[in-house]
Amino acid sequence: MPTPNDQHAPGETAARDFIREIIDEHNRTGRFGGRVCTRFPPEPNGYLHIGHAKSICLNYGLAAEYGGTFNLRMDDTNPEKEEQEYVDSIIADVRWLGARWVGMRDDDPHAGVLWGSDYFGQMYEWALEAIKKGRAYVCDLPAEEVSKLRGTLTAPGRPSPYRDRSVAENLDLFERMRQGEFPDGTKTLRAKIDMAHPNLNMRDPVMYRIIHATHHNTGDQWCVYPMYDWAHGFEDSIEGITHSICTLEFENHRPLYDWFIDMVNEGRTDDGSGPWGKKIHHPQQIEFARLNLTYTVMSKRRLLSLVKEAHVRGWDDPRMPTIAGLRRRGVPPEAIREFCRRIGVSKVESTVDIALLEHCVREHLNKVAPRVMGVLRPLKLVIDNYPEDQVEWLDAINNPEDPAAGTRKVPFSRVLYIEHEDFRETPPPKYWRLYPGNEVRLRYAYFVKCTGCVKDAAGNVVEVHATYDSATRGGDAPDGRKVKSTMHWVSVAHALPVEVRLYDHLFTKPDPDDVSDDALRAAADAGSPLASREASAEGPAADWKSNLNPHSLEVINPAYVEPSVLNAPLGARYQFERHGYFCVDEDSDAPLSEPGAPATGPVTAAGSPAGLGAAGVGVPPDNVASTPGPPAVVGGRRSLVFNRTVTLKDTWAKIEKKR
RNA sequence: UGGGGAUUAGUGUAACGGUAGCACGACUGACUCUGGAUCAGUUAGUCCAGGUUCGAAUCCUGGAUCCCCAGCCA
Repeated sequence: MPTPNDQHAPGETAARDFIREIIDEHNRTGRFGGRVCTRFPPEPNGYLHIGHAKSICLNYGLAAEYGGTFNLRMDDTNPEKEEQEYVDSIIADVRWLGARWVGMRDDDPHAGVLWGSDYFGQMYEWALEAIKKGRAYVCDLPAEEVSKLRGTLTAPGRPSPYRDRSVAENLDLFERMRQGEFPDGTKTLRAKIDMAHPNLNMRDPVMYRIIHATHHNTGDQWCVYPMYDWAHGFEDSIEGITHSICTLEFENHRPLYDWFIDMVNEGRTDDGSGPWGKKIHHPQQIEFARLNLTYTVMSKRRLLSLVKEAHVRGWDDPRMPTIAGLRRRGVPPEAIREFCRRIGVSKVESTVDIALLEHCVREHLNKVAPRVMGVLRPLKLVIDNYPEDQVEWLDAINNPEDPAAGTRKVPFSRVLYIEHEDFRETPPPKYWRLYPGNEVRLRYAYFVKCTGCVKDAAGNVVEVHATYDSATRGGDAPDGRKVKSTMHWVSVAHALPVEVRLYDHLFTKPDPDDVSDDALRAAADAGSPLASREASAEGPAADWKSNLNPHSLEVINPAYVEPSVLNAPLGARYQFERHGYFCVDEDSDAPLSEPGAPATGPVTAAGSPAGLGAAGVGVPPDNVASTPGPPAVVGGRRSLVFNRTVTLKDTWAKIEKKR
């Protein structure tokens, strides 16, 4: 999605995918007079996920590239499934992603949002017209009977006994349906097309059903509600959408989409002369393949059940592929946009490796996230020859990728926390970190040489000892000697205890539907070698939850972070050096003192590189000399929670894993 | 012969009758005050069988496999 913040040169915003080729062709032939108007039409019955992000980036991106317009429209034709909570989350998510819809304003989140339900009146008029043209009829058949008469994939259907009612009777009945005279399910308005059509969607599809329910937008104004097929094309038509882009499963619906609009246009003229008036706009529906991602599920139904059955903590759980979940996890909108740009658009059903998303997240955060030192699994390191009460505030670089990010001070003292895995009493080959006799660098501080360790009764290492070389202050040896390893650390006396939440894939398998192991076992139990897919009523789909990763969330409390993050705003993103990217979760207390910083709510505008403002806050300036006693920063108390967005690449972990 | 759609390295995506390329992943190596980042390199592909052509991923014929459709959901 091109925005002023993106760094793509004009023209290389996206590849020439098949949709852009179609649009180019339309522009060549003048089909829409050079206009490009797109829309994103979610049904407010769930939270948006990264698959929707693909669609949003596509639709908004096309409008932006071709100098067209982009609408955000709630496709709210079913009052029984739709809720205000979903409406609000959808609007917030689209905004956060960075799409700008027609009529969007910053002071009113709902400004410019369109509603399919606002067109119900016009659609009703067209339904009347369909009846008058002999193209629609009121059918009294209950749902099961309609289903029976529809036929099968290979056998034609049979006509409803009500198919040949007179226009007058149909008009009367439909009006009485609207008046609320009939209970739910007793009557429908159906299109009169072809009960033997090879495309099942064309076998007299239902246009309206009776639902006595309060609609979130229209209240109790209606008790007949249009079906998707009847409504969607008209919503597009009314808004002047040129390219109605949807997913592959709607390909079978395109003939109906076109049929309904052509039906209305039957008898109409370009100049409006004649009994029916002027022709209505006919958009082009184009279908593309929805996004699938490894190690996760994407359907609304499944996401809903994860929430309802409490496998996750909510729609915005950082393990969810929802936009809200990704945002809370710390994924920046720029990364999502870049991801959507890279995966492209095609008609091939595919599953994208989640590693690509993670790559895009790292790529962006590497450029903008301030660095900080944090110890997740602490081990005490005592520098025996360092003065007991001495504290030095050392200079640390905020972001080596961005010199403008400046530096900060970090406190160094005699007793530190280092990472437990950064010490080994007996090092394996290629291990360059701390072990007895080995010298390493403490980042921005000193070279230290390990002298030994202390163990508890069970033989666990509980404390490591070392001596430092005072000539290496800042991290460079004047004699030019090298060390193989640089380690992060935190001063025990100054460390900020925080909660850290480590996330892993939600599922243990790339394809959560892959229950082959279980199926084989079940087959063996049943004594049948072929009992796999049919083993359960729903097939493998019923068992996908058996692949949930029991270790998808690991909570560390406390972990210890350098004091500079004390006043980090909610949502601020950091790199914990050598660990990964982390962001301040909204479960944290508000910052102790925030000079106009956004105190609550999700990270605000797209791309605001949250976080840097916090660096340095609470650190005594120029206090480089020894300062006995606790520094000022420890005076404040704040409960901080960090989410790990994504790990850094870790080649050592790879080496270890291979052993 | 129900209809519709799709098949290019492990994954995603280009090439539109003329050298099968890019990205991610994996693997080497260089460099490094993050075993990060960066840089260099390696790996590996046109679903199958015929045909047309000087030349086919691309055109033709036949086949295979996968996905979607029998909601008064969208």
